[in-house]
Amino acid sequence: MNGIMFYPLLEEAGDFINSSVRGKKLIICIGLFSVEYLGRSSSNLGLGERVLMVKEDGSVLVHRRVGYEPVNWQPAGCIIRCGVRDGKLLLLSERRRPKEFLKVVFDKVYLITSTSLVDEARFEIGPVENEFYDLLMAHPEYIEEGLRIVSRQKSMPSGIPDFTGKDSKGNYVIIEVKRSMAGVDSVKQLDRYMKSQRGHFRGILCAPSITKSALLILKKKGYDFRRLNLKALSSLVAFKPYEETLDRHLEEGGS
Amino acid sequence: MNGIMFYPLLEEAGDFINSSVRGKKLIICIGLFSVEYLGRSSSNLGLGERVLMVKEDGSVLVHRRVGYEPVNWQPAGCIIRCGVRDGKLLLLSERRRPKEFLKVVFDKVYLITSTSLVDEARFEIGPVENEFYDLLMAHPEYIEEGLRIVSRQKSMPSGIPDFTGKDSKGNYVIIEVKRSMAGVDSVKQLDRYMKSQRGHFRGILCAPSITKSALLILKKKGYDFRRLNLKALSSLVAFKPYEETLDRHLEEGGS
DNA sequence: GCGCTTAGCCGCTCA
DNA sequence: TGAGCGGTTAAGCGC
Repeated sequence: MNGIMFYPLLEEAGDFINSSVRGKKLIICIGLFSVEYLGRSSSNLGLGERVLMVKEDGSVLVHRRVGYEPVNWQPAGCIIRCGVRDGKLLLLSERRRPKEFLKVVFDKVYLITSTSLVDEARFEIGPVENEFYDLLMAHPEYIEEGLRIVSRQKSMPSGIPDFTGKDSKGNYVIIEVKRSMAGVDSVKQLDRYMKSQRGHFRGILCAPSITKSALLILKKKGYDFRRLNLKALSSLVAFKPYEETLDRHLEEGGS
Repeated sequence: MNGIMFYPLLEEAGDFINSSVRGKKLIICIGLFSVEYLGRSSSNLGLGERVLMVKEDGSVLVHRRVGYEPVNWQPAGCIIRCGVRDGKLLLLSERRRPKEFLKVVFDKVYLITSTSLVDEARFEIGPVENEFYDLLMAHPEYIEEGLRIVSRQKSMPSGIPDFTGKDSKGNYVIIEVKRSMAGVDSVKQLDRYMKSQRGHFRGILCAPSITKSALLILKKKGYDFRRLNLKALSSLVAFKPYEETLDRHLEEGGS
């Protein structure tokens, strides 16, 4: 049921949670509780005041006073069981694969609320991976003049390189693209692809920047680095009107 | 201020948020709003009912009906500004480095609450102290194949190493175990034990990881480092108690 | 501050 | 179902 309770008895809170879970509601609960986790790892969090969130898909979040990340959690798809035992309110969340358990033991519930959220909006995310590769696919000159893309995301025994192509001199090339600074593992990734090839190939690592150590290894292995101009690339996509809105509001400020 | 409001006017909600931010409270708000993000990437989420959480460290989370992950967020350290503009309640979160903005635009606020959570508990990850040593005692192969534990020092008073044992070649070994990354002083500790011994002993430092400088000294002194797989160790913890609790609960309890 | 490594990473895609 | 891989990864640590 949609609703809210303040300082409920633990039995009341338990009933509330169970009917909310059955009713596919989002539950938010502020209380005094401890948390145990057992699964791929294990953890123990003693008594303290925190926020518990349980969603209709079975995901569970335990948030402490600070920090972006939940201290304990369970991803979507878990089975929630709840009830009073030995004078404490117990909430158990079981994940099937991998087998994992989260146990929340309430001493006190200060506030508990459940709601049905109506939210049909589509989440639009800006120049994402795919869009980004579309651009490079359409404009290989941003990687190297005269380059022609032959394949994209082609599966190889050693993984999946972003592109294969042919350069202006007719050499076959393998291209690994990073949207942010390339590190040592980017080079390793490229190297894996290269090693699994027979015949002459050029290797190109393409990113806005590269760490010193990565560049060192790259050079030693005889591969090339191509600096990617993200700004120039973005200018190829349509301007996002909401950036304007945000800027305007930031200028005018709030308080 | 600690408190809660139902269906407040946007102005009231704005004031509430501002004083809560100043008072270092955790804010939870359920409402009808849209979200824009601009920074390393950009995103747009149209109008819908969601949960907003703002923590005292400036972290911001926007949660939709489903999913473990927040649809939008801002990590700790952001500056929160809030106020009414053009009949909407705006909440802006600004991150300095990298420069990122999150804008929440409320059409309606259904519920808003702020609390000061008292939570001093320490978060223990991995097997708890005793369990941890029990596990290693029972599974010395996690330290080294063929190792046999001879003695164990449970409590911490120094002067006595965590374990002594005999390796597969019949060498006596002194083992210093750390539950977290080993540092220079871990090596020093092992070294003290070693120096207090007469006769031939091998020294093993056993930890999930080790700092470079510590490894350097360790090698120079001729001791060995053994990487501890905490994850694998955790999985050795008996699942029985949990499953029992869960089963018992399912049979007798809640719903 | 930057660069590197890890994470109960999560979640997506595709063989 | 598993492997590979991106992410507004975040967060921690060494340098």
